[in-house]
Formats: sequence, C-alpha cells, structure tokens
Amino acid sequence: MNSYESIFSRLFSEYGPQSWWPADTAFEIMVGAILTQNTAWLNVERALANLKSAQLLCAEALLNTTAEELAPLLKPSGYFNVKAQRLLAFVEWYCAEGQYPTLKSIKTLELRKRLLSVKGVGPETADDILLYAFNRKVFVIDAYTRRIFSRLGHVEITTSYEVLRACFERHLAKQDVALFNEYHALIVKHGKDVCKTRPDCSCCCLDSCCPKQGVKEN
DNA sequence: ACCCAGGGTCATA
DNA sequence: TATGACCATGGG
Repeated sequence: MNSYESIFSRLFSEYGPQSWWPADTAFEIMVGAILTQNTAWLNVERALANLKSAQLLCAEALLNTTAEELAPLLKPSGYFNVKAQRLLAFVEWYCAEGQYPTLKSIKTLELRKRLLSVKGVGPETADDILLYAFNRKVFVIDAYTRRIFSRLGHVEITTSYEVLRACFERHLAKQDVALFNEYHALIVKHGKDVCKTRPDCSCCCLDSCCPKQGVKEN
C-alpha cells in the first residue's frame, strides 16, 4: 500500500463514509459545483435554497432567466454577478447539448473537453461534475489536496492541476469511481474540520499535514 | 480588524 | 508560462 492509499485509509477510519455529493439531483450537483468556486459550502446552500424556492433549480427554468434576476438569489454565495453569468453560460451549453440523457453517453475525455469549453467551468468544476454528477472516474484536485500533500512532502505546492490529478489517478490501485468519490470528500472533510481548528496538528490523523505555526507557505 | 472558503478569467510581462 | 487583480459574501 503506497502513501496515497494509506492516507485514504487513515482518513476513512477517522471520518467514515461521506456519501457525497449532497444534492437531490444531478443538475443540482452541477449548479452547486459552480456556486462553490472559492466559496464556503454553507453559503452555497443558502443560494441553492433561494433557487429552489424560486423554482429555478432545473435547466428549463434557468434557461428563461436573466443574470439580473439571478444575481440577487446568488448573493449569499458571493461573486454573485460573476456566478449568475457562469450559471447561464453553463445552462445554455447544457440544454444545447441535450441535457443529461445525451451527455451521459459521451466518453469521459470528450465530455471533460466540452465542459472545459464553457466559460466559468475550469478543471476542478469540470471534474466535480464528471465525478459526482456523471459518476466518471476522475480525481478532483482542490486547494486542500494540494496543501495537504505538499505539507506531507509528496508533491510541490506549485504542482499543476493536471499533473497532480494524474499523480492520484496513477497511485491508486483500485481504479474505482466510489473510491475517487470518497477520497476527495474525505480530503475536504479533513481540511474543514481539522486543519483549521487544530493548527498544531497534534491530534491530526495524518500527522503534521498542517502548517507549522509561524511558518508561511505561499 | 483580519483571513479564508469545496476557483476561474483576464490583462500583463 | 507565470504571476497579479478581480470577483464578494459570511464564519471564525
């Protein structure tokens, strides 16, 4: 068992199954993936609740919306003007592609390429959507992942998204969607619950994955 | 008052 | 290719 695998098993025994992504529908996952860009999930939930109350959490309804009426509903999740436009750009693409029934039969690599062509969808958002809405075997890299694994000495902090993703996908023997799903969720759980509240890392299940006090790491 | 969050785009060098 | 500015709210 290599270090990538042992870190997973330590996280899993510490926190247990996370059952991601928290959402009622695949479309809600995609909307959430855009709204959570550089934003705390609690604030995303408020924006999603606003959309749900306005009956706007489906593609057909969103398509008949403007950025002007969308922005106020997205306010709690921050960057509301930007995200209103990103959401519209995504929904226009999504409907033009024939929505889920058509998209689900496209090969993963091709689907990823098309997602990345949408303005406002970058590598992490695309991979969130691929893994959690389409159940594709891609490993999602986020800021927590890069920080934790560079602190543990496995990668440089400057390692690019694609290189880091390839690194994870290569080091996991069990090439399994459920594993990739759980691993990313556990990393986020660990990042939220431990690395912030216990900066000395003294009770951290990963041993010094947190910054030493007083030491900066850009 | 400060730092950061489940990023991405665009302009500059 | 690689930084920097910008987007903006809410919690700790």
